[in-house]
Amino acid sequence: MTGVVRDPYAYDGRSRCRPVEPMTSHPATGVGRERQRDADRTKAEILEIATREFARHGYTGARVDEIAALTRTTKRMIYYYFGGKEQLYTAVLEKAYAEVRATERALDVDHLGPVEAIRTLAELTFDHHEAHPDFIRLVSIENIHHAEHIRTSPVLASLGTPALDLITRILEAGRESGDFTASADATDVHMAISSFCFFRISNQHTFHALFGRDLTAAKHRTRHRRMLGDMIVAYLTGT
Amino acid sequence: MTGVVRDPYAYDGRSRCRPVEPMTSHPATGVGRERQRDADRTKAEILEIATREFARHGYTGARVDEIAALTRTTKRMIYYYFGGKEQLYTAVLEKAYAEVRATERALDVDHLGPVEAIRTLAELTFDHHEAHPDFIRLVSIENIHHAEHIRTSPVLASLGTPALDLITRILEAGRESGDFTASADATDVHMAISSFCFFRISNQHTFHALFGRDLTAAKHRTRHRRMLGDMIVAYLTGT
DNA sequence: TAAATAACTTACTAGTCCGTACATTATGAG
DNA sequence: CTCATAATGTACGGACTAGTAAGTTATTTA
Repeated sequence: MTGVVRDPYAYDGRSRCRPVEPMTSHPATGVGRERQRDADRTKAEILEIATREFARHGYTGARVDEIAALTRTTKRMIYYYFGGKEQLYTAVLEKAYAEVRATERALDVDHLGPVEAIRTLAELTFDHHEAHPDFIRLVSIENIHHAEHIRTSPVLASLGTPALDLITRILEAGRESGDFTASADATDVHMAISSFCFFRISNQHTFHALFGRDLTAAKHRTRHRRMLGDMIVAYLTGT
Repeated sequence: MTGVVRDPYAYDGRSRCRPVEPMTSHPATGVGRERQRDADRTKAEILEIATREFARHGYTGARVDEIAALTRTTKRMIYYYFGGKEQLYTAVLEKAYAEVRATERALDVDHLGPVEAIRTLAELTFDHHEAHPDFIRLVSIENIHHAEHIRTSPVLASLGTPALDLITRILEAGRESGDFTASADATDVHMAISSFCFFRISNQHTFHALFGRDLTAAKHRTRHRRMLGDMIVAYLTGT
């Protein structure tokens, strides 16, 4: 008799949560011993390790066995919860993007004038890329695969684009105030900012190998952060 | 008795050329029949197919068997000429970079004033990225692997940086003429230009999936090309 | 407490993939 | 023409890798 009754290979994207109790005390002892079996903890741990491994080695390069070995659980659980390597990878992407979007939603530059607002947004985008190199690697990897996992994920389709919406509002305000001369498109500006922020992380290794400059070094980071703001503002305020 | 006497797995990076005779006529017939055995043609064909396969699938994702199947020769020859998957990949990178540098060396903007010179350079860089998506994918892939193959390649270390040298000269001229106010660093400007050009190709798939915009569409390409020039010039001429 | 089921483990398999041993043939030199 | 050797083909092995079958234990629910 098999112990698993519901479809054991289905990952439905929803969390099978009990009421949140991250450190359940053991029913017998009553003291703060962790539950030996905890679906949420196990799933979270798999996702965390998988994120690192996929970011490090790419989709094909990452090994299911290795991911399993790095968790406190076994490979079988990956298939139990996620269904397979590909679905695990998709789940990793979904989680990573969800976190990014959440950060973007927290952006608040409403109290600033358009020029300072766009500069601040650019700098925060800069900082955010700096702080999440694994995410950037995942995006690079996903592009190698023609974004096929992102394209087919309903979760990712419904995340919205907080940063883009914010830029749209800033540009409108700038045009009304007369600060921004150019009739710049919000998506274009977003792309320009993203390019700069993304490249210095994503291409740091080839850049260093070819030009001998470590783009992540503090002195360059500070200068580039200002440079990005200067460049975007110069472009929008026109000449 | 083995037919191979010299080290069969060594790829020395030099070409084992006979005097160039791309279409040797058959000694017997005299008509333009290709030589059945042609080391240079075989090597070139392997490199060409390998470039495509590595660009498409990444280093780990590319299959030696598949590369061999797509050529008119066999897997054995890949090992005969290149030594292994990794050396083949390095050879692919070396060839791709050599071609890029050659294009860069052909850049000529000496007849232009600084402002038009930097704009033209930016636009040509833009066009060049547009024309070589496989190269861009290879660079992305190499960054996933921390540029370990580029770092250890003596060939790539000695290629120089024609584009960067050119920017250095343009910036000097611009400062002397007074057109460029900012004391911008040449490497920074190169990075800014590269970022923009690289990103719209490398990240086109995730960008399209998330923002619904095809960055390679003609109408956007034309606008972005101008936008890049505008942005760099605005930055350098200051506000 | 007992039954039901969710959570987890072990051991295995079928297929893939890089690399190689060995055999063979075309080609150019003398 | 003949011989040395560069160039190529065939067939296979051994390690790896995604995925699975079958069984066990903890936890919850009634």
